[in-house]
Amino acid sequence: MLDINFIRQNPEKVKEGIAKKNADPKLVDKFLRWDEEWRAKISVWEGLKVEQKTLSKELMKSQASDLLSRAQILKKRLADLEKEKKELEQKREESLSKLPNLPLDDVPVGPDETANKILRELGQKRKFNFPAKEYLEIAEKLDLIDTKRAAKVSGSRFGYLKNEIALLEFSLVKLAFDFLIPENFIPIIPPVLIKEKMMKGMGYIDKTEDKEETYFLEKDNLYLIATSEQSVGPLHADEVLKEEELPKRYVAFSSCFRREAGSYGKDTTGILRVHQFDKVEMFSFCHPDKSKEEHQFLLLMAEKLMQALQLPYRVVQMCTGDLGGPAAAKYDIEAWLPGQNNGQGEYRETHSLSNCTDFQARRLNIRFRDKKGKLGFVHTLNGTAFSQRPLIAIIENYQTKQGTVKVPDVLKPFIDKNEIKIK
RNA sequence: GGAGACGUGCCGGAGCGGUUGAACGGGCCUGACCCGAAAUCAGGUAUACCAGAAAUGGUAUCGGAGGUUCGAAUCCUCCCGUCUCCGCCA
Repeated sequence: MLDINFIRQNPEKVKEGIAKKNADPKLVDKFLRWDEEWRAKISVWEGLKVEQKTLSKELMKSQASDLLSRAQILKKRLADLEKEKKELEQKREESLSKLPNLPLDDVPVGPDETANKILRELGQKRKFNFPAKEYLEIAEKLDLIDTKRAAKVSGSRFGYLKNEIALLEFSLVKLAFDFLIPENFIPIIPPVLIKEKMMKGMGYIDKTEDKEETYFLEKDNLYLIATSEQSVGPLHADEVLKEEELPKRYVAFSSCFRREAGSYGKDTTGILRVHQFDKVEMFSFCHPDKSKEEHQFLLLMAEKLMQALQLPYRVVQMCTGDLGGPAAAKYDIEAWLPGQNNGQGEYRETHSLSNCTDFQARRLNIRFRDKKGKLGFVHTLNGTAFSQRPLIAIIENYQTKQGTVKVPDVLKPFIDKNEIKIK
């Protein structure tokens, strides 16, 4: 949610900002119209309310019939007004929730991913003296991934992770937790089912396309989370945090569920794009003055984890058109997958880190009290530590000519093995 | 899933139809006393929205949504949550 006063005072800035994000600037006018009508209505209603209060005080003293009938009439008018007021309120709120967060000034402007900016490429791409294979081929031979049986049991876009790759996932989780806990991240395993109010608060079901992407359990009125961000963010809803406890950081492990409704035909085989996967997510509630710094910090953490695995990657800054609703700035990390694209290799997204400024905090009413006692909204940030996609990167980057997969050095202590071979 | 109890401000805890933003106690802040502190005394101590340049004024808020009433923290209905007991279950 945007700051209402800011919209009223800077309608042109808001229009400009949301236009950069491919949203219709007319939404701003629409909101302002409802806002104005609502304010007019509220002042009339409040006037009548005062009248009613004084009248009811008089009625305490005397039950004169003319007073009573005046009160009756007032009551009816108030009821009607209240109804109108509520309708306006709803329209106002609805039009407000259609406005996405504004991009920060330093975000490159562009309509879609073609305008994203590659900030840096790091890590040595391995030279293979054999044609690099794609991860699924390797994984199936080594009995690590089974999508065929998963299709039988669950349908397309599901997978069984087996044997060493299952262990490898746990070791990635452990690596991330061990690395982040000393940086004051609180380890947490959040619920994967959340209420509609919370999903809305996080800004993920404002558009109908968003709703298509989300699993919803009608019977229980609960949403399955697509990322633990959606479940960790509302953790402090309606709370006032102390300034000195900011930034309050969490590292969460959870399964994530995505309908992938808009991606028919894209990445249809394997486990690159699935309906269910596990992810370790960083989340930070921070002081509004510090969110840019915190964003860089989260990015640094994610990069260090990739470096620990010695995986080549690049950092991409999302342009305004590719930010999504709640984000004001966003970086992706893309891992180098040498086996993709017929052995030519390509970069694929493995991490995504967003600064949502006060957009989510306003909706969820997550505040902090500063030293002077003043209340303000915190900024929320989130970013991937690890998901299952780095497993793909490991398989492709650490493959050998013999079709085995070497275990990255940092993970060896966790799985007690140097190489994954055919059983 | 069944039976019951409960949900009030920073906390404890009254109020059970009117003048209650809410008794009383604790906490916290300010001032007085004191060389200083403790104790004591006096005063203050919510949030959101609307109007206003501001001072300030108004409205709402006693888990949430409706309803009854001239008037609801107080009565009614539904929902949510917490606790206790039983059942089931990792």
